[in-house]
Amino acid sequence: MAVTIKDVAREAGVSVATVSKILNNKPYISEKTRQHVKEVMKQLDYHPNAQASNFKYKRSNNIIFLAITQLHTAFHNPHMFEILCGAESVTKKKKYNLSFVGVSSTEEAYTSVLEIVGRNTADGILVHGSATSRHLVDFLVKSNFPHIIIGRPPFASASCWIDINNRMSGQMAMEYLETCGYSKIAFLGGPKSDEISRHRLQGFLSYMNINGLTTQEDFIKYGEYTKESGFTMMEELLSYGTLPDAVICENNLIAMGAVKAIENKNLSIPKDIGMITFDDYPLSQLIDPPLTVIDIDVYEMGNQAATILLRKINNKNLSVQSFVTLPNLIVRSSTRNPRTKKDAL
Amino acid sequence: MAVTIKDVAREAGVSVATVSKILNNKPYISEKTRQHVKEVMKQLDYHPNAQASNFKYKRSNNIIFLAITQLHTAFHNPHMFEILCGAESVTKKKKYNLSFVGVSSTEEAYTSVLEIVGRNTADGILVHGSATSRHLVDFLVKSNFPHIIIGRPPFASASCWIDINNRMSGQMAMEYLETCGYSKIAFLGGPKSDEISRHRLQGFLSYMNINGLTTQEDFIKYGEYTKESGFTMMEELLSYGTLPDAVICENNLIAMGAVKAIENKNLSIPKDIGMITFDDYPLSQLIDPPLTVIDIDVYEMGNQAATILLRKINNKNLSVQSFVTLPNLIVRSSTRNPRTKKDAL
DNA sequence: TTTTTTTAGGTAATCGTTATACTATTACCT
DNA sequence: AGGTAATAGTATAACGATTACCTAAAAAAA
Repeated sequence: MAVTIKDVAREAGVSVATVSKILNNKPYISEKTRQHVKEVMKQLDYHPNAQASNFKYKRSNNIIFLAITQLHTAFHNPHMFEILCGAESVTKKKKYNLSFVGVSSTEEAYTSVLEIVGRNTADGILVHGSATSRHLVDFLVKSNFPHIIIGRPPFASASCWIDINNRMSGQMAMEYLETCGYSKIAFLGGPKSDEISRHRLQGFLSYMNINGLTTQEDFIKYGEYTKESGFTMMEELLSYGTLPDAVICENNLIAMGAVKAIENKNLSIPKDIGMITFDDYPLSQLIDPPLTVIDIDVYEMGNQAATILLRKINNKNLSVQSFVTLPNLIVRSSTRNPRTKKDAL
Repeated sequence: MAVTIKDVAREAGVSVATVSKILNNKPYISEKTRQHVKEVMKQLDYHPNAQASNFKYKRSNNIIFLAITQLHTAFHNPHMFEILCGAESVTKKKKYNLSFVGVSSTEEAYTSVLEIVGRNTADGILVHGSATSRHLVDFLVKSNFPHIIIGRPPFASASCWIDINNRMSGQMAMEYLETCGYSKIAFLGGPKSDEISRHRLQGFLSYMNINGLTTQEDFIKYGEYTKESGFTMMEELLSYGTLPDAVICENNLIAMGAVKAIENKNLSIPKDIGMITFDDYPLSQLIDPPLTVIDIDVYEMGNQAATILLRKINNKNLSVQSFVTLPNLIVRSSTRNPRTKKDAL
């Protein structure tokens, strides 16, 4: 049915070897035959069969993006699709296929990887952090299968990973608040056990430490990643004798709740209380006031992850290099204007 | 390096043909040898090479999900990832790979498809509606390449498509408002040229028509899919002598703006004015009040699209069947309680 | 001019799996 | 018993592209 290399060879009056050499830009073919064969290819509308080629090359030309997707929690991970798109943009450029595999548990992730590696269905794999387990990572390392972990797991010492610098995010949040002249800062975090939350808090505290600033201990609160939790945490803060003049919310939902609590007290943002949060979700700019945010360019992160993976695939004994994506500040209306030199005097 | 069917055959003392038959559950193999060979497979940790198998079968075992992704417009299409996940869940079950291809224009979509079909890199393709052009669809039809279009394009008469029933959504919105006892209904739409908007409006009007209801002409407005546009449209409505007692907002952002305008006038939702909108975005339940919504189960839609595609792949001359996904109502607090029988008396 | 090197191209094996065609054995009927 | 049919298994040719290894001619070097 489809036209093969044999058809081209016959039609052009050369051997299949010659056609193949022309296909792969190999030398020792005269310009004349090269042109002629190419002409025939065009005439016959010949496209080399990718299956056959990959099979011969013992590769699949396929990259897997493996992630845990819990439906209806999309809000908690709206970044995933953007990372995927980022990765896809580089795999496409390098003529690789990017397959999406969604699993619903780390066990399922593990069995998927077993299948992928065993059956050679991919040349490499991008594992979204939430899908990893020690089991899985150990297997990938043992199999010497090219992989990158997006979001650093605590046990992946022999793997490449790429992660967000959450500590730095915390620092930047505090740094910007200071620039704006806020000094009594509160921190509304997620669950105490959550690593991201912990790192952001650490960054916040370390910045304070380094710059000789302090805060009240009861200005630091832990809760859930929900609007309700943000509301109650903020209400509590507002019940104190001394109020904070700015609050770092670890999450957009917490921020939303906090905004409501502040409005309820007839206080104004950013005049009475400044607010800064993390991750630029659509929400951030839609709520009132639009929130100043420390964001991560996750598309870029996907880009980078895929780039390193492809490098690993083409050079299996590349040394382990891991990367950290830097946050950046998006200023909106929940913080007052930074103090100019004049103000500072 | 990797263990092949030959290794298994040698180790088990049978021919490769026998091993292959066992692998594919073919008959005429004694239970004894079957068990023995399976034992050897396990011992050697043998996994059939997918590349080779697919090559022999002249298939790729790969499905493409093709979509236009404009970064930073994710909010306008948060459904895409869910459709993808829905499709993936069925392809996985049927042992197919699902590749994601993101393009940034319909031209790029076309060249991608040319490559995919020509090089046999996929057995079928799911085209997200926004990526289609007449050009592309014609090519797929002419090539007799299995494909499903998600979101019905006006020119795909020879293709399977699967779409949302936007007219029905409009009807359902109105039907529910009537159930709640609202009678003076306004409609805040997107751009007049937008097909989705038009269909929803048509559904709304046709329900009214059928049930002998009417509305003022100036209760129907067209604007942009933004919060600002929603705000100004609603403000205008509220400047009239007779106010609507419910409003259908064609979009979450429009609804957000409208909510603000209503609040500004110190009117209450749902007591003074009821509100209903379309598509259940995270936003819908987060804003105040949480919005009653006519939603589409897009995950299910992805499921269905993939299911039909796989059916097409396995039976190329299946007749063209297209599908419409039905909307469903999610009741929240922006509408008052439906009237019971007693109220109606 | 002869020898060597380079260029141009062909031959045939190969990748791992499957399918077709075959042989050999056993079971089943009259 | 003799013949047919079913069962169990083997040998081998594909699938389409690539490549190592040839050969022959042309070009360069001696």
